[in-house]
Amino acid sequence: MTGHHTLRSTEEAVGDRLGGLNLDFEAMWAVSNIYRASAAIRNHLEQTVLRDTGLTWTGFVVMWVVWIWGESETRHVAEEAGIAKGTLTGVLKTLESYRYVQRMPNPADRRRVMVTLTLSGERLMRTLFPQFNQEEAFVVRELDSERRRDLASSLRLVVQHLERAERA
Amino acid sequence: MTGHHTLRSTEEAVGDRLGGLNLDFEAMWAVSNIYRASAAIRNHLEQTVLRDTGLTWTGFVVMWVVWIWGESETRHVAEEAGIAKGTLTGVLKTLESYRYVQRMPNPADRRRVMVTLTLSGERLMRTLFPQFNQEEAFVVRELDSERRRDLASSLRLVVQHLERAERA
DNA sequence: CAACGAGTGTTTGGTCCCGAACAATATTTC
DNA sequence: GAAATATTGTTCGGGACCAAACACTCGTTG
Repeated sequence: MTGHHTLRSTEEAVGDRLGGLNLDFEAMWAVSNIYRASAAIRNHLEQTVLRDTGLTWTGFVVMWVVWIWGESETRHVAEEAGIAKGTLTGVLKTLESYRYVQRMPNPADRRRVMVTLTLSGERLMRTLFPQFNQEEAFVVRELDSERRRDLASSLRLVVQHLERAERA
Repeated sequence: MTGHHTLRSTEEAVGDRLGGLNLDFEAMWAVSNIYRASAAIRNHLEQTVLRDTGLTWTGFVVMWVVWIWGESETRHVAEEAGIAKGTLTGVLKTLESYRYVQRMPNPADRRRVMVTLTLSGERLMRTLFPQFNQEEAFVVRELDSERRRDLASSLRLVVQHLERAERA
């Protein structure tokens, strides 16, 4: 038992190390906790729901996007899933090998490629997504309804702010 | 201008597609916005601060951990950075090739390996981190002080809840 | 209608990333 | 103190990931 974690938290170590500097600590804790929470949640969902499906996190997200939006252009799927278009090509190759999605050329514009779920892909999402949502509920169990809504709305502000900044 | 984004948001599409199902939407929006915000922030920081340093996000996080904690065992660094120990081996190999970090065997226990920043690694963090913090402040600019603290504290609850669950 | 510019998805090269198998070392157990 | 067990970092295989280069297609402009 080394115990470094029980003795000193990261936030304490940061205070020791950076206490003298002129930094925006509120911003720092807000941002770093977003990242920590995101990693912890992803890890939790991978270990529980995705565990035995053979799907990776990104594979699931891509299928989720196609499921929600229906037949989609790859460009749209990549943006919605938050990955680069080159990455999507590889992910779709994997998902196609599982027969969960299908690529089809768009006859109206031969540059474009459409993506759809196969029947077994659709079936998978129908059984997987409720389990996924159940674990999402578990994740925020410690927050009451108001805190959940505040959390979502604060994060929406952050995302919108960054999207506006990116466009500029 | 395809405009699918201006016409229909993801949240609307989800409402259309999943409106009939018995799901915990509050949990869903809280969790999915954590993930979206995290990805947007990481992307923003990569594009601004890390842009011309040659450092990846993970490389930066690893150096940050070693900077904050001082000379550390790899096991500790991996956990703190939120990556697998096998991943850390590769990342350290990259950072060592840049001469930013250094590996040293622990004489007391020859299984263990200690990591330290080199002088140039230390110098890099001293100049990089204030810039990083400045962008963190930009990220949460739309939130007032109270919302920033609430955000951090809600996320801390989520992380702690998941850490407890993982141990069980 | 030819040439140019913009918009597609794919390929490529290098890194990240995990889980599992592994070799080396330390600790426990008898 | 020898054998069994546990711990630590590395290696390996396969997938994810991005930026940049690419090939192809469409729209526009002269």
